[in-house]
Amino acid sequence: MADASVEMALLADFATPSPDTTAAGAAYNTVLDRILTRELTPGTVLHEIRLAETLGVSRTPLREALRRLEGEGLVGRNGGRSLVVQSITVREYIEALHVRRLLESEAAFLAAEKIDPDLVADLRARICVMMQSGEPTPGDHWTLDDDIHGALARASGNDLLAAIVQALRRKTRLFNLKRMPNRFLPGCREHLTILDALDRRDGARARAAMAAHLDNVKASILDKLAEI
Amino acid sequence: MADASVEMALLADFATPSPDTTAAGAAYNTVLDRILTRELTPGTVLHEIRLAETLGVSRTPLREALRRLEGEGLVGRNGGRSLVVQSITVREYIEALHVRRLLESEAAFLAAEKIDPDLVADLRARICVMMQSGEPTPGDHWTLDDDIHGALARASGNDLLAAIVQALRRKTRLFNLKRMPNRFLPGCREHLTILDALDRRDGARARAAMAAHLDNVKASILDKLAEI
DNA sequence: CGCGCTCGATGTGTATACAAAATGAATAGA
DNA sequence: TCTATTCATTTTGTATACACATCGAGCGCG
Repeated sequence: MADASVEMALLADFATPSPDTTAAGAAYNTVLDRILTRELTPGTVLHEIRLAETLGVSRTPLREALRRLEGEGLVGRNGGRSLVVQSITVREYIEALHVRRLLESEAAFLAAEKIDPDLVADLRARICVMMQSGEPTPGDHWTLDDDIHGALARASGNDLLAAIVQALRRKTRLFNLKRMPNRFLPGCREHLTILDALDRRDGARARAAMAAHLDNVKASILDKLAEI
Repeated sequence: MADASVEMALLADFATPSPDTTAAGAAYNTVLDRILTRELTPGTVLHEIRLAETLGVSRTPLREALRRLEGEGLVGRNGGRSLVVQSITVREYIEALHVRRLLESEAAFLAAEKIDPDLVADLRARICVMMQSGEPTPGDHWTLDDDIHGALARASGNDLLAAIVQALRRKTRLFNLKRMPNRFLPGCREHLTILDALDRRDGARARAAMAAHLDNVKASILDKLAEI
């Protein structure tokens, strides 16, 4: 089964990336960023010496940064010795979607009576702009998606829930993007449906819409895999 | 809000504590154990030099162990400089219970059609033994509780869900035990109710029983706080 | 020609030494 | 007497040096 230590990291804060005033903090931020932007792809082995030279720090602070990332589950050990950027399997991805469905449905329900209408309007506007601009870059798409789900989770009022959702999204970001079916337009429509329910302060509908959204994501992933 | 990095750790594995063949691994295991057994209580400042001497290792491997624990959210920074054993507030505890209710209810539902009947019988027997032995030590109580909830979560078939539940339980273990109302006998009865439902392969009933159990825990905590 | 052994190179783990920053106390001034 | 400033001590952050393990290549032996 999955290790509890990495899950544990889900309980910490990473909204504030880290104070990059120290070499270790800077190394942490840089490596984290390179993992999330897929500059360092899953499976990549992380050579301490080379990485340290690249980042312009010595091995000591780099090692501390790597240990922290290890604690957070973004990097792991391959054969006990070498560190690699953690990869995520289809199974793990599906499991994450299952958990997210449980948590984010509840978040949508709770958010309905708390979320700031202006925030909803903002998000809706951004979705519309992106829909009219045609196919966005994966990075832009991801950012908007992240903002929508993040804002919703935070509006639940349960910080822990929001943090876990954020961590799950971060983790699943490692999933090979090429395997992702194109869900841009359907995703936008589903997001708008959720936002509509929130505007009406209709928690039950928001919950159902969120559940349906994540079910659709899961179904399209499974379809894509069935093709192959 | 809670940091995403610590939540991230929820996504890793800590079933295997760590290879203690290395000094850093041994230090990690020892410090983790001392935190969980409350030998190191929340709020305790962790002095690198003293701790290193105590553990018989140099500062370098100890620092790596501490960074990992930091990534996992069990230790945190106080004013930016000194490391402290992370404490957990009432609010965070309630939030964790809320999340656990969502996840463990589903786990109970899923476990109903998968869990090994022998395992259920085992757990039931252990509960009965403990009930007849009178008030157990907090340690024994916790171990049994952990085994029950852990077995259930694992039987869900969703490793990620199980790992998050384990991490949440680990984290909430830092909650001041003195504040915990005595829920030993009621807890046993509620656990037995859940196990009964599992034996009947009645997922819906198992889910409801788990939800009720966690609701009761939450209610008694709030009652206890209201007294004060 | 194939198998195994040894030796070298590469890389990780650990310790120590040094630098920088912060905390606290003590003293001088108001 | 209270406060502010300075200096010493303590503690953390970083770098370097060394020890050890591991992997691979080349060579010798069967």
